Amino acid sequence: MKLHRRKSKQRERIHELVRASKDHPSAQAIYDRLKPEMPSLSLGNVYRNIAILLEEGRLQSGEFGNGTVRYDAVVSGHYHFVCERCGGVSDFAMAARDEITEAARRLSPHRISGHTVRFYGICAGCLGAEEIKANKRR
Amino acid sequence: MKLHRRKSKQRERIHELVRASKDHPSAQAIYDRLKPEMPSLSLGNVYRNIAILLEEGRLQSGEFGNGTVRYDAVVSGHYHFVCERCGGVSDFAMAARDEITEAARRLSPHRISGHTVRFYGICAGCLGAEEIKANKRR
DNA sequence: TTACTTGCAAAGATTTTGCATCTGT
DNA sequence: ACAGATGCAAAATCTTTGCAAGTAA
Repeated sequence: MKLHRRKSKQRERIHELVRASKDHPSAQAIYDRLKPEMPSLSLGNVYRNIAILLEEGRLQSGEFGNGTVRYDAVVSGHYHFVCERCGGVSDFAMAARDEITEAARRLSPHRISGHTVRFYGICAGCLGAEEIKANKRR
Repeated sequence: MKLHRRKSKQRERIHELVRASKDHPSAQAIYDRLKPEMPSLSLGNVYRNIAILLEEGRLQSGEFGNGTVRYDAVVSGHYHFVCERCGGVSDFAMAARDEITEAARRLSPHRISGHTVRFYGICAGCLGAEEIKANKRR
């Protein structure tokens, strides 16, 4: 960790972009979206800034079954839904259940600071596509 | 997905090893542990078999904040604890709360098949190490 | 000025693949 | 015999780093 941290245009834009994105972009996706408006941006720098933002606790990382790591702005304890068909990730509109963390504290010798929940299944979009296929079949 | 699947010594051993391991090994770790007893084993084949086991639903994958993907045998809905200090991952002895999945179904247009919970914090081991340091300091 | 940031490119790490060979059924 | 499985090595991906040049404070 550096002693002093300056403000950097790139870093702030990365943070903003992730906050504004609903699809939990990967490092490459962040780079692709920012490149047009910041032609000098480099992928390596995106990685460096992501690491800093993670360290500062302004971003969260997660891997959602499709291999690459994706990022997410930190919004107090929100849950995720992952589609097992298309690999899409979205925020899940369910209030965080703090009682789960409390129950965990009573059960464990570890110091528990929080929890996150991930739901699995098939998203509405993929379900629709499936029905269309099923119809064609007959 | 292949039409027919043979039994393969390597695949079964990989599955067994992951089931027997408590630390959610990465592909490389699986390879390292199996290599002594199966000298001909190749890392590429470990990856191939992991992919098959995931496809068959016999393994689960997860990324726990330290970059690389780790694997876990599927035991019906168990939760995880991740230490933010040492990066260790362990199973968490809390019964799965099916009512969370049910509540999610009521809230969402997606077809939800299940959920998983991940707790974050600092493990007992790291807490101990911290205390020792604190004592030295005075 | 000082120390953090950046772009670029090279290096590392992780994962996937093609192909010839081997093996379960 | 046939189709899947394996080892090996090369290729493709993804991520980290060294370095010289730029820049906020």
